[in-house]
Amino acid sequence: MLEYTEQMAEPFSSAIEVTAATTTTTTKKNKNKRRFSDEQIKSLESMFESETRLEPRVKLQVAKELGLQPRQVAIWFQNKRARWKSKQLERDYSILQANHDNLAGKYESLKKEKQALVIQLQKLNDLIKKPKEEGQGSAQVTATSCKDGDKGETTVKSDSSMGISGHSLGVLSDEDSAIKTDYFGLEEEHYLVSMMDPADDSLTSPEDWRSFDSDGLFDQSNCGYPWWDFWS
DNA sequence: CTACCTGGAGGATTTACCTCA
DNA sequence: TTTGAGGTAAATCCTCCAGGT
Repeated sequence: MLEYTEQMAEPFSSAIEVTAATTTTTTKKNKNKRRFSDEQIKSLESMFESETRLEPRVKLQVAKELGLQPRQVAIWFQNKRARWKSKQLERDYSILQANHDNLAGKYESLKKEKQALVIQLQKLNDLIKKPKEEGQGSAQVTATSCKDGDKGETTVKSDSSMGISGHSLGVLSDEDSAIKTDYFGLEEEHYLVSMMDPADDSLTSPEDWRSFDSDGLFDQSNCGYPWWDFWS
């Protein structure tokens, strides 16, 4: 920012002279262009802070008070609005850039965290599977009925000997309980395994997740999927 | 020092568009 | 509906000045 010096002010005793020089001819239109005084700028700045546009009546009054032409005041406000706007854009850009960098950092750390959890999950799955394979042998027959998204009670059919016993009443027989335990044991395993699969590819590229509102990112209310399924 | 060059700041102009009487 | 005046934003011009070489 340039400072208005006495040296600059010296050749022109008043802004009115400047104006007169700038408006009389076209060839010399900018010959005597000089900056406004500190006082004039200060006054214009404070007016701009309270109101970015001037009513014609106020403009005339301000021009009179500052010894400027109303046209000069109007032009000063025009330039001020334009240049303020462009600086504001720069500020907004900086803020967005900082937010983006921050979000990208969070994304990367969550990605790593998820990766570590997946590995841990795989190890746990292996631990769960081993004892089953060793101890149960052919007991996995019922596992074939466990399809994606199926719920236990609707897929476990009772055989003819059971009739409409416990199922329709919502009461579990001992056999049912056994089946259910087995079933849910398997379902849990299935569930755990399913967590390994990417449920949604919509957020796998920065282009996609960048469009997301970061505030909603950690909202766990979208039930049904574990939150880490969004981060593959 | 002095001269020259260059980039930024800021006052002013031009142009296109909008609103309103 | 048309028209002219007045206002604005955006782009640009033009001058001045500080700082580097």
